[in-house]
Amino acid sequence: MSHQKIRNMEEFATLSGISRPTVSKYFNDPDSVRPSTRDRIEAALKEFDYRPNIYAINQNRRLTKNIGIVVPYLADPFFAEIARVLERRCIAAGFTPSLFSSHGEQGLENAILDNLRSLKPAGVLLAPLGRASDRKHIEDFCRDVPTILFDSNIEGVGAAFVGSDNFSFVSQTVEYLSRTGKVPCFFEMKDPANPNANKRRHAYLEMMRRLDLEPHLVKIDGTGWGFEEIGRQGALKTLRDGLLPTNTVLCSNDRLAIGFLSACHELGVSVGRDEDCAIRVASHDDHPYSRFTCPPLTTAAHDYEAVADHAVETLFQLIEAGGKLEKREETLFAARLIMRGSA
Amino acid sequence: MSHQKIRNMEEFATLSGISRPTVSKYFNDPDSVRPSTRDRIEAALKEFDYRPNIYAINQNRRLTKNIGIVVPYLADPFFAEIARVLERRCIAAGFTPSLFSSHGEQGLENAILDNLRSLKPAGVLLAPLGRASDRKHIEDFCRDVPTILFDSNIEGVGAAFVGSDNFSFVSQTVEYLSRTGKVPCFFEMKDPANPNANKRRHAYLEMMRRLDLEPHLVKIDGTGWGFEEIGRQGALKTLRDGLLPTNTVLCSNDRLAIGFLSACHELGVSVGRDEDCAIRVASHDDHPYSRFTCPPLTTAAHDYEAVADHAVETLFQLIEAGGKLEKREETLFAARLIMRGSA
DNA sequence: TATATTTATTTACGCGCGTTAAATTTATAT
DNA sequence: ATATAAATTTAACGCGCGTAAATAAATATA
Repeated sequence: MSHQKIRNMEEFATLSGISRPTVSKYFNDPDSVRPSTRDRIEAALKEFDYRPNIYAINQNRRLTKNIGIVVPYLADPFFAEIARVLERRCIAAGFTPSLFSSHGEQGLENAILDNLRSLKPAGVLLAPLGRASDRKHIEDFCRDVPTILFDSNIEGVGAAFVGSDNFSFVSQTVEYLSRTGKVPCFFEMKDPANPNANKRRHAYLEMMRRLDLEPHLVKIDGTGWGFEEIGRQGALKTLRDGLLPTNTVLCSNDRLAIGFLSACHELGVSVGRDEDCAIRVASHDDHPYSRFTCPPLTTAAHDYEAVADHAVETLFQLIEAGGKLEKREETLFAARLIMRGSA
Repeated sequence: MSHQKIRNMEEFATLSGISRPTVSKYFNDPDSVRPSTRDRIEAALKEFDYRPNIYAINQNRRLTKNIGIVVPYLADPFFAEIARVLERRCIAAGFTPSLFSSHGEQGLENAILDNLRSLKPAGVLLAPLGRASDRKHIEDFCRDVPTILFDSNIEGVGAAFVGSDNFSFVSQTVEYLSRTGKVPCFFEMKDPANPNANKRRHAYLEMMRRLDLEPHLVKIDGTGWGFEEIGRQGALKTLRDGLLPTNTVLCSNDRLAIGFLSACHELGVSVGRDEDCAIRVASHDDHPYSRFTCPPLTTAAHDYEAVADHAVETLFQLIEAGGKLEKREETLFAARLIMRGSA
């Protein structure tokens, strides 16, 4: 490998003995040039280590190879995990993903979208904040940039939505809990930021109706994204004041449940499905840590891979279709019940 | 706000009644133009919503306003948290941070650095994989791009290193544990990927020597970044085989400890500092979840803010100094002992 | 071998902005 | 009012590459 510095494509083209437009063509699609010239270019590449200037490329291409991935809160392992899978899929397809976290703030979400606009991405995978989102701002963005929504749906916004089927989650946990023990109450935040939370509450109520059981909602205070602490505080209050209507608690999500379990331990309340345990706790999401709580958390698992795959696939279709899909489809994936020690 | 589409700076300059070079100057530094012209430009900005093309800007600037942030594993809340703080600092300073995760893979770390090169970043904040890193590749990168290493040090690589003082972590936990109970053994992975792990082991041995106590290392199998599961498996084996030399366990890091606690629960081993508990478990990092384990984890906390602040500050100095610092400094921040229920 | 077809080269322009030098205007000081 | 400094305008070039049209060369087909 010669360590000669190469300034631009012109220089590289000269050194490889090929004209610049042909070299340019090669970088856009190596298969678009004759095998013999491809070989010559690649031989030169090995020798001179040249890489086209990204900015010059993107300035002139109407469409970049960038893909934006936006999640509401990256410090939440759930989003970190799904972002990880999305990134890999994009890279495998030859795109360059850029990952952004809104950190739970509307202002940042808007700023990220503004920034993303000028990155001229081929497409964007957006998990909005939810209730805290600036709907109009996101609508405007989606009009200009091909965008697939995931995790949190915003009705009518974006070219498609890919997420999990909240009813599938809740119906399985409710069915399991009520079949194997006392009636579950539903433990949730009073003002959930995430629309999935509302869907889960409705699913709980609907399931209880179908099973002809009396529903109980336990709504706790708290705002922001510190769900574990919110769950813990809520559980402390609920348990201390004896507000729990039954011995079975179904948490809206695993992070609340983690806090709930912490509170139980603090108060000496035994959790589990054994006879001698005081209460059972189950939840939803299969958060990466739910397997390591004490006791391990019974939960309904997302099909991470399926959601990620389908979101990316849909985005690629959208890109190939030039930014418009015939119809805005909403795809929901079913949950898988995971039975562990907590319920 | 007029919804007229503006193609370029020329057009915007005409509309605002200012010449293009002056407008260009404004965008590079609003304070570099006369207040009256600044007002006119900003009035036009409100009306026409124009934003300069990032790619055209970056193509022509020798130095971009980009900053790369690379962490080894973003699904680890520890890195997610520190990345969050770093991002905010960069944004506040007028830079555009791009976040990348190596996902624990050398290949990806290298690929990220290659990509970063063509982004022409003003500087990079890099937390390397550690042992799994391709030292030469990182060295090459650091020669071309102003880079500050954080979290994991690689001797002599990068313009500076900012991290936590492992001796401070371990000395505090060891001192506390041995003062309040039995001698702690040190629970760690056999082949830790992270250099901090080695430093912690040495610190443990050194502290035990100073206190004139007999050290015990418990080394467990496992590779990869699934530390909780590794810790759990290791703990199961250790506990079942009765290999624990004392009733006090000091884990190398919180994620291992989370797995350890999970194993204890599984085996019915009570954990805590009370008389009637079978063992005590302490650890290092103050992982975001360590407060919610059962029992809550006694640990030594990173000064996240200080590390992040100093890393960013050093990077800015480096950038202003034109990419070279007089001397490669290594700055370490002390830990803060956090006593909770587990020990 | 002659013709058709594919692929490469040459030439030239455009993208949107940074930047500079010289000319000009405007603001500040005397 | 005048001199001086500061800011702006004009004009022009360059950055590195995409892309298009015309031409030339290589390959395939008859």
